[in-house]
Amino acid sequence: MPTTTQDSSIAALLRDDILRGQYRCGERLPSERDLAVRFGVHRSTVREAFKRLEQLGVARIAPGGARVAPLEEASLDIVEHLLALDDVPDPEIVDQVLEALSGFRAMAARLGTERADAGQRARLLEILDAMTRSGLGNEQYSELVSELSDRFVEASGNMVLRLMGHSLRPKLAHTRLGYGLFSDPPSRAEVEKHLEQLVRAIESADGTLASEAIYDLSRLFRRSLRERSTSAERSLPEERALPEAQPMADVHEPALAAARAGARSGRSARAGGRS
Amino acid sequence: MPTTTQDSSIAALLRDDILRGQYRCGERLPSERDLAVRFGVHRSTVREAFKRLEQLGVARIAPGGARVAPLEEASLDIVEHLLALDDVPDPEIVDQVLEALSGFRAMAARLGTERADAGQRARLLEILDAMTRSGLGNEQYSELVSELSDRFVEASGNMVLRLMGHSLRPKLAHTRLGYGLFSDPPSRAEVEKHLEQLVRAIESADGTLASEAIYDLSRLFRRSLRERSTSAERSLPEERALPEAQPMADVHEPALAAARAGARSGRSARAGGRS
DNA sequence: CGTGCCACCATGGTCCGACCAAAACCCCCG
DNA sequence: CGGGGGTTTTGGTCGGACCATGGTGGCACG
Repeated sequence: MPTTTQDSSIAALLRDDILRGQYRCGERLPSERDLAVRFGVHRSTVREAFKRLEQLGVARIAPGGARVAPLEEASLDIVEHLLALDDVPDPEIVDQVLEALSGFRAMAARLGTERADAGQRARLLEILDAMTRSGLGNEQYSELVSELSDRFVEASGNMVLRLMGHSLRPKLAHTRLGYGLFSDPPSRAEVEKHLEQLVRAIESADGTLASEAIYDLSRLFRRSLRERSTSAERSLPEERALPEAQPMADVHEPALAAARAGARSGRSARAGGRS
Repeated sequence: MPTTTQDSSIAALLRDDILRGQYRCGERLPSERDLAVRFGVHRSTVREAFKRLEQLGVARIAPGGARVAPLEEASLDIVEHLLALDDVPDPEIVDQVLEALSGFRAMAARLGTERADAGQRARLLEILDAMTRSGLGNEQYSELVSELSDRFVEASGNMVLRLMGHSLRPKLAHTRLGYGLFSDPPSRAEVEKHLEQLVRAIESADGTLASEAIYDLSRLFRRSLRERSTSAERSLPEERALPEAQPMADVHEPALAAARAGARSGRSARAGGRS
């Protein structure tokens, strides 16, 4: 049992506050001394929490006061905490994570397919074979997808992929919205089409083909999931085809809103490129 | 001038030691008290450094002693420090980063292309136009590639991509081996072929095509770079087509070796899957 | 009344020393 | 040779203290 220390609890609290948008970017957060009395701990404890926040990239601490850092400086690691912010995570965030996950897996599939040795290839095909077996629950199915993804990463031999992977991969399992909970799974025929494509890709070491297969496959499930969550959470029938036209009349979470706005438009702020 | 604090210096020192493989995974690193006297600072300063290391995912600190964490727990953020470990970074690492970067950019291109609005599309084409201009140094060229990549990320509207991006993107600029220093750049014709493909992809909002174009383009440069660095640093003529057959008779850096081995084979260690 | 300078205060960075609980270690006993 | 219990070490936290710096308000001057 990993007894959670006070400093990490405090760090988690502050981190979530920041991610939730309690403090706007650039805003000063309370002084170490203030927080120390507020939390009833010694200042050095708060201090350690601050160091974590800084390393996470969500805060910048400097004489004069610690300030909330812009999202550009945050670590990829914040993704998991974004998902864990609320009991039922923001569907928008979930969707973005799934989208990135699809892309990541496509990348892994490409590199893994190109590099896999015979044994790895066999293992990959084995998993794919298991996936085509009928009677698989969504749970086991997504388990296999994860497994497959891991094997691709492994076969790619690329450590950077590995690192990206475990900042992304398991984080959805925590949430109620992880893979495996859609009421309207994609059609079996469609899935199998992509699976077959993937088999061919692996057998011929065609990275591009594998990449496409995985991406399309992921997209199928992602779409099911999105439809489910959006219909459950709210009711926006439009297919988000026009991102910037979206009302964005959201609930709370200014940080996320800012993140989206930043990721979406962003350019207007710093229009003139360099050079 | 960001005056670097003692705790961050110490954290950096320890981090580099760990990444360099001075301590094997799981090994205990010196106690806070030891390090305090060794560095001539107070224990609490070392302590803050430790918190950073833990947040970075390179160390796990617990009563009884802090231990080096397995690579699986490390943050993507260590990549930049891996590149900065030596004056001339390990070509293997550089190659892996470039490879991941290619994949990432391909992903960004796909999502960005699919989602870009008219303005973003115009901006993308603008950059591509600049890239086809003759007389560009490799420096400016890679600058444009970066810019293009950023715009894709922006157009994708995906915050996760954004986060991944700035853990990956600028880190090569520090090194002597960044894009732009190859003596044998890819042929102009080949490059332009992909650029044209990319233009078509953007105009038709074809994510897959864009992804391919970017990936192939990146690969061109990556190959030139790899050839250059390998010929300069050492002499291994083989094209690394057989990863596991590679002698791996490297110099030092057990951590990286472990990373590679882990990412490459890995499976044998934990053979039996779950479920 | 407006403006610029300066002292003051809050803040982070670091240090000292101390206590506790748990893990690690070691030696002695069976 | 193995196991058990006590000792040592280690991290977690605390209280307080000093310093340099940056922010801020007030005071004197124009």
